[in-house]
Amino acid sequence: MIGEEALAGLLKKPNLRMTRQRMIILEELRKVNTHPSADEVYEMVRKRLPRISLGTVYRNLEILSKTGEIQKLEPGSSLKRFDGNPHEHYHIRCIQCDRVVDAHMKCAFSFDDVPNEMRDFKIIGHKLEFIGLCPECVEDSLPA
Amino acid sequence: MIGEEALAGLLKKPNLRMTRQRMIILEELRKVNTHPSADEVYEMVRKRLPRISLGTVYRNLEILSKTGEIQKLEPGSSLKRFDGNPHEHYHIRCIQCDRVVDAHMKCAFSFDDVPNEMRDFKIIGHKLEFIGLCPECVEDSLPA
DNA sequence: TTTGCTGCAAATCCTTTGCAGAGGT
DNA sequence: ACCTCTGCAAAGGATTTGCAGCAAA
Repeated sequence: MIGEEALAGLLKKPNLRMTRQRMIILEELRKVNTHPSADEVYEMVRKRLPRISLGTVYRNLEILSKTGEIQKLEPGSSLKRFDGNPHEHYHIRCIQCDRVVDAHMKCAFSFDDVPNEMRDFKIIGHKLEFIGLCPECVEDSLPA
Repeated sequence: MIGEEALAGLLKKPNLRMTRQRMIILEELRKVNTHPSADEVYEMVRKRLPRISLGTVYRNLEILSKTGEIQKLEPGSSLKRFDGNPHEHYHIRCIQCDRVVDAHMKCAFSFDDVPNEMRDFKIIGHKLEFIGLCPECVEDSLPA
C-alpha cells in the first residue's frame, strides 16, 4: 500500500482542475470494486460521456493515481523485469528511475476480514514490493 | 513470493528442451542481481549468442518464469488495473483469468538482512499481492 | 524421427503524445 | 484572460506470433 499522503505530498501538482471528465472517471471508479483496466474504465465512462477519448482516460487515471485519489495496480513502469533468483525474497523499486533491489525479510499476515471471493481462491504465493526513492533519486529530488 | 514448487507443479509443461539459448539466458540471469528487462537480457545474452533473437528471449523468459527457474517482477498480466479505493488494502490476483479482488489484512515485517542500497531508500509505501487461482479457474483446472 | 525451438519479420496491444480548440477558475 | 484539459489521430514501445528450417531427445 502506498502511503497516500506521502505520495500526494511528493507528487501532487498545483493547478489541477476538476473537469467533468475527471470527475466522472473518479465517480465510476469509486462505484465498482472490479479493478478495471484503462480500457474498461473508458467503456464505463463512455456511457455517461459518449465523446470522451481513450487518451483522456489514460491521462486522468495517471493524474488521479498520482494525487492519491485512486490506486494503480502495477508497480513501477510498464516494463517487466526478471530476477534470476527464484528464492523467497522481496523487492524495493524506485518510483523515479525504476531501479529494483532485493529486500530480504520475513512478512507475517493477520487477516481482518477476508472476503468470500478470497477465501475460495487457491493461493499459490504472494509478491511484496516496497516503493520508494533510491539513494540517487532522493538526492536529486532534494533542494540543493 | 511465489511458492515455486506449487507454481512449477501447476504450470510446468512436459517435453521442455534445454536448448543452448535457454541455458545461456538462465546462466546470464543468475549471474546478476540487477533485475534486467527483457531487452537488457537480450543484450547480455547477445554477447555469447550474437544471432539470438529478441523473440526467443521473450519466449524463454516466459517459460523459465513459469517453471519457477526465475521470477517475473510484474504481477499478473501486462495490463495495468485501477482501484477506486485509495485506502490501505491488498489484492489477490488470479494467474489464470487476471481477475483481482481485495484482501483486507494487516502485514508485519521482520528484517533479516537489509542491504545497504535498501537502507538508503526513502520508502514511501509497499504493495502486496497474493497470487492464486480464483474459484472459477480452480474449478476449470480440476479434472472433471 | 519427432516435435519443440529458433531467427526473422510482421503484427498486435497498450499507452503516450502533438496539436488546435474548448473550458475551468 | 490564462493556462489546463480535451478529442482526435498518429506515434511509440513492449511483447507476441506465424512461418519455415533447425536441433534436442
